[in-house]
Parts: sequence; structure tokens; C-alpha cells
Amino acid sequence: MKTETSAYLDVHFPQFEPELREELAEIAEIRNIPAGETLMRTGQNIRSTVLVAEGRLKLYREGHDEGEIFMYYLEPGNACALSMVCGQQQETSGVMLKAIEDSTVILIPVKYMENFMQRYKGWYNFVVETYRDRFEELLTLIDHIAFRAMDERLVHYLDHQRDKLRTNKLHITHSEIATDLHSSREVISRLLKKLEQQGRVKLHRQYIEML
Amino acid sequence: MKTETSAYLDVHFPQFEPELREELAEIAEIRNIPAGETLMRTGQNIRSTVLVAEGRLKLYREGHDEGEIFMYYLEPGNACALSMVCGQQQETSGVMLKAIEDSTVILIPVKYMENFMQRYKGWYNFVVETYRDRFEELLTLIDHIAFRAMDERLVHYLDHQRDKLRTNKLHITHSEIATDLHSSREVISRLLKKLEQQGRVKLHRQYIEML
DNA sequence: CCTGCACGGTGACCCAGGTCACCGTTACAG
DNA sequence: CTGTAACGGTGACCTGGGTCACCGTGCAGG
Repeated sequence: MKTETSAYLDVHFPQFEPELREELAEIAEIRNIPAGETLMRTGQNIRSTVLVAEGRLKLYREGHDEGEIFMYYLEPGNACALSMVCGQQQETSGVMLKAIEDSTVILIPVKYMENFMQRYKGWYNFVVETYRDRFEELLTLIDHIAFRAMDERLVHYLDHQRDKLRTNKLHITHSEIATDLHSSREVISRLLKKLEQQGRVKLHRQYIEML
Repeated sequence: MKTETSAYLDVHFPQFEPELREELAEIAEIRNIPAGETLMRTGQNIRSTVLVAEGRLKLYREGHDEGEIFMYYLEPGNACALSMVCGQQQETSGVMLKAIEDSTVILIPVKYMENFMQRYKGWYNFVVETYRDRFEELLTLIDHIAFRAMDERLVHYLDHQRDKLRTNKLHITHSEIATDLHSSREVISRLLKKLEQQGRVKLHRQYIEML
């Protein structure tokens, strides 16, 4: 009989070797996170690698002086790259991880990392791919913050949301966008209005329709 | 008799197993880069992992529309994290790597990566540590661009230079600082002047003295 | 039915920092 | 010695976008 963990691994991590999945299922801790809850805060210690089994989480970098900026989504089949690099020694997280849907994560104590790396190609590839993707994402983020004006960043943000959430109706408030882009609500409202005038979006109460 | 590559590895990568160093010495290509020259450009293919043997290189992210931003230094004993993640498949670089001193790098074809990862703990640890450090550096960079004003960023930049170059006299032009911070010379000059008035630096022709 | 609150719109204002124009100084090449 | 280029200083100006104040509207809970 299959455990819950094992079932999640089979569905979302099929590239792992069956024996790896078995091993993981034995040592993993599974945790449910209700929508809106924070799994990890800046400055917290990391003792486990986080694999996402269900739901959707948002990963933010927090500024020292209040404020945060959205980095990327974690979805089923993804892992938090940061929680993978943090080795044996007690590392502290530099990010904040928040569930935006009811989510389920699989926690693997970091001490097994090295062992799996060496014994399972599937795990090795997964880790390397995760690093690559996240690195790429961080570089893109740097681009945007450093080189692009707010209006361009907003358009990119909306496109990204549409692609990720697979819908043209984005149920997201102006303030939330402002937080994610580390701007302010008024600015976002103004820019959205501009986009509406350009016929690129349609604004509704509670959601934004992309054209 | 030792080869040149082998000697570099012994000096700057002592944490590698002796057999690993031997293997590396056999497959490595060694390359000298005169100061000022660019080793890698955005969009170029990567086929080798870069280990730094001598000198000092600066790594930049380039914006699409002209402009660049300094990410970090590579020094002897360091490696370019990006060139490690880029797997078997032809990945293209998202960064620009420029020698600021006459430098020597050791190039290891990426196809050996996986093998070394599994066979040598020293290599595994090195790669993981490199990832962790670079990730951390990128996060710090994001912080600075997103949350800090130019004057604070400038101070941080100067401190960083002093630490890295181990000298209070920074031989660097205002324009170069401006490029690195993706600002403009005038702004940097103004801010430096402000710092001088606060007694935190002393400006000279061709160099900046930190107090 | 009210009342409060979340959401969004809008005008007025301000400021960091980017841009432009221009100049003085130093260094080096011819 | 002189021309030219790199470097740096400075004032004038502009603008993106952050901030403040305030309002309207729709909805949920008493």
C-alpha cells in the first residue's frame, strides 16, 4: 500500500528513480500549508529541502527595512533551490516563502542531499536543473529591476501571471501587484489605467482581464 | 614533472582530491586573458566550466538595451557558477566576464561535470559551495538594486572594493563605478563629493582614498 | 438597513537621480 | 610645445515614480 508521500512523488517527480522515491518517502516529512500562510521567513534556519507536492507558493526576497520583492513561483514538481544549497552547516534563509493556495510540501532533511546526489542520477539532474532555472530567474529579475521602467515591468508581470495561472482573468489586487514589484498601489493603478487606455487590458473590480 | 595546470590546481584548489587534480590536469584547457579582455559575452554558448587560476575577473549582467551591472568578482580558487549549471545541452550565457587583471583560467568541458560530482566529494562540495555563495551574492545584489538608494549602494560598493582589493586607495574612475552600479558619472561624482564632505573618503585624481 | 472596510481612482506635490552642456586639469603622443 | 583624449566638476533642467490626501463604490456582517 502506497503512502501519501509516495503518491505525491510518483505524480510530480516521475523522473526520480523508483528506489529514490521509496527512500524519499521513508525519510520525508510532509506538511500542509493553508493559503496565505508563510512557510519560511528571512533569517530562519534551514534544515530541509523543500519539494512542492500540491498548491502554489510565492517566493519573496525581503528587504531589511520592510518591503519585499517577488522572485518566483513554486509549483508542484518544483523545489526551492535555496533550501538545496544550504549545506550541512546551519544556513539561514534569505527569503520568504508564502503559500497562495492551500499547499502541500515534502521536506527532506539536508543531510541526505550529498548521498542522493552521488547515488541517483535522477536526483542529480533535478538539482542541477533547479539551480539552472532559478539562477536564470534571478538574472531575469535583476535585469528587470536594474534596466526596465515600471510600466515595462508591470506588463511583464501581468504576462507572467497569465502564463503561470493559465487564465486571462487575473484575480489580484493592485496593492498585491505593488508589493510584488516593490512599488506603490497608486503607481500601479495609474499604469494599469494607461494600459487600459492602450487597449491592452480591461480593468474590473477584483480582477484584471488581459486582452 | 608537474604541468602548469597541475601546479595551479595544487595551489588554488587544494581541497580537491589529488586524483581529481590529476584528472583535471589531463582534460583541462588553460587560457591566458590579458587585462581588459572579455572571456565570455551574453548569448554565447558555454561548453566549459571556468576555474580561475590567476588574476581577477569581473562578472556583469548585460541589459538588452545597452548597459550592464556588476555582479561579482572571480578570483583564483573561484569558479563561475553559471558555467557549472549549464548542462550537457547547449546553454547560452546570460553574463559577461571581463578580466581586470592579466588572468589565467582553467577550462573543464562540461561533459565531465556529472562524473566528477559523483566520484569526488571535493568536487561536489566545491560546486555546492560555489552555488551557495553566488546565490547569496545575487540575492544581495537584488536587495541593493531594489531597496537601496544610490548613495548607500555607492558606500557598499566602495567598501566591497576595499575588502576585495585589500587597499584603501581604490584606483578606479568615476565612470567605471557608474557603469558597475548602472548609474551615470555625474551622479557618482556628486555622491562621492558628498562622501568627501562627510569625511568618509578623500578624492584624488585617478584614485579614491577611503578613511 | 446602515456601517465599516477593502479596493481602486485621482490630483498635487516632491525628490532622487538621469541628462545636457560646458569647462578645467592632467597626461601622453607626436 | 601643442593637440587631444581621459578624467572629473558643476549648474540647469526634466521626469519617473513615491507620497499624501481624499473620495467613491461595492460588499459583508451586525
